[in-house]
Amino acid sequence: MEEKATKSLNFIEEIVEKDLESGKVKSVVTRFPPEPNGYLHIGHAKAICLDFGLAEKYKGKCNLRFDDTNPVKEDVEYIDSIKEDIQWLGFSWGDREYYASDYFGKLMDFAIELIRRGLAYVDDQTSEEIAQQKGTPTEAGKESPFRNRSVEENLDLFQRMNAGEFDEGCRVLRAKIDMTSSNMHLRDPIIYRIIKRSHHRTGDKWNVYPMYDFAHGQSDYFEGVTHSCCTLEFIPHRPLYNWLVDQLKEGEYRPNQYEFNRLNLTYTVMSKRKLLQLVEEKYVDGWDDPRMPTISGLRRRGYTSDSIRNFVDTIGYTKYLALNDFGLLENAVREDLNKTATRVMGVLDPVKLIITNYPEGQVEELETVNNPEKPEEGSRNIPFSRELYIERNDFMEDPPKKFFRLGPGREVRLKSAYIIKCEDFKKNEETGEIEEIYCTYDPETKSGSGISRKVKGTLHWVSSEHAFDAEVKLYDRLFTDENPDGHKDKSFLDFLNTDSLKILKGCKLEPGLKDAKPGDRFQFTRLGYFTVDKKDFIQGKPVFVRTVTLKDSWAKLSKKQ
RNA sequence: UGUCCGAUGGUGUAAUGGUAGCACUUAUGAUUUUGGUUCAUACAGUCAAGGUUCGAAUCCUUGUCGGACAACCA
Repeated sequence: MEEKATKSLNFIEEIVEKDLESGKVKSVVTRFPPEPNGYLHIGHAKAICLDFGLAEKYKGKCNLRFDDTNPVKEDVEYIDSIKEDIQWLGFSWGDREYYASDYFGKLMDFAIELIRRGLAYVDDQTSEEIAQQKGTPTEAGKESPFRNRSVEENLDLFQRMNAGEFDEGCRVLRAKIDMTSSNMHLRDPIIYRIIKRSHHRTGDKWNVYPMYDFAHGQSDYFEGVTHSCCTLEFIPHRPLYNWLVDQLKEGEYRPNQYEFNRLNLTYTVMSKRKLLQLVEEKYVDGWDDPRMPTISGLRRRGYTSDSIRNFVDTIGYTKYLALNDFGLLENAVREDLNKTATRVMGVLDPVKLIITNYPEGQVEELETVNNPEKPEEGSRNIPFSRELYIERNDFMEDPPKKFFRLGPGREVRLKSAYIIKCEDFKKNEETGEIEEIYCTYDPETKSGSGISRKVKGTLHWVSSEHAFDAEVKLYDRLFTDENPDGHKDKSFLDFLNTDSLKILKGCKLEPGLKDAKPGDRFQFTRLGYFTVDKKDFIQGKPVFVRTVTLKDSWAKLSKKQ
């Protein structure tokens, strides 16, 4: 029997296993808590894989909980996209779709209880005054003049805040903790503020809304969450999280917060605010633009959910900052698509090639393998004729030694067809453009005939009469800098790649591709992986999006020279 | 001049006091009707200095460097 190499655990899995073994928790409950104020990006995918993955691995549960405590920023339109993305990644929250707003009543009760215990007070100051008293990371804060109001007055004021008697910004409810704490979050944090805005779920029921810190840990507690995972920047919030849970909890049970490093990728930005800016200022074509690092963008680009999950799996979870190479993600999708994508032929930059000794009007159906990695997927026929298209850069008038393609007097194989020899070509003397290439073919060397000889190169091609014209979109990275966010004096927008989308028209594709459907994925032989764009799809007129190129050692070689 | 978190090849991660390993990248070669895939080989790392120990990437001390924290955002 073969022993399976056990993959080492990440530090959170270790904690979970320890807690399970010691009996500290009976079963794992996690939660994924998106704020419905934007689309999910691949950084969220990392969190989703952890939260849902933990539940899956240890046979626990993961709740989906929308963190909807701020009606100013949030919108229902985002809720559907978030759910779609999680499902597409292959995870399920069952019937546990929750909202922080489900707990507004309980949170209000808890706030009132804190006031009664003298642990919360209403502050009448402006946000500027409060900010000033807050101190700085190196200087202690000062106590608010309203800090020691009577319980009765606090109760009355808070109730009137919620009744709508005061304008936004006039008063807040603060927890009474410690203005001299070295942790800024413990300096009497604001826990409720007045917002007179309709909430997508609770309508106009409330005039006050809890802050994140006052909602998150308590929601975890209400749901019986055991392991509450978030990113590193919440480390300083943990003492507040614990303080609040301590005030709230009745028995032994408590949720615990653990922090892991967020995902950063080279050549992109990952903050929702910046992604929103790219969308609103129309630098991209929407949240699902194939250049965006959003889940919907990657999906439209042709990424598979498996490739994203594999990628997340390889980058891991640690406690220190990382900037992951975008190439790693590309590698993950190549690895997946190499196994699954049907090989087809398409010529993106066509030049006509005429086989002078091939009978005019003759058409042959040639057999070609669908996927050499999966022989069980069989083969199909493609038409071959006297006039073909090949890729313009597969011909050179005066090729260097290491160019294994077509040039005067040179022989190459046409994939799944014949060996051809270049006899002549026609060049436009004014523009220098090659207009036609003339070849002869060797009928003996038909693919599969068993008769062949060594030729250096194999080219892809399509029959000109049978090809259909299509539009192909080539996307490149959105930014020219590895870390567009990492410059003090410059905005990430200064590094926008102005050449990140090329639209090719009149590409010549093999006839079967005419029926391709949105979401179909192919490998265009020798070029890369392509998918059919979902957006504005018209039956019979598919537009192809390049997911990623194939690795290209020739491009590397020729660049070096 | 605060508090907290962290530091392992170019990048991302393992090793939980006992042989520093893996993936990607890079380089070279083999196979190949995709300059793809696959396979083989090579390059390359424990932030620094002390200490504890038979033995330290791991524990302790000090330093260095990086990051987070001063929204009525999450």
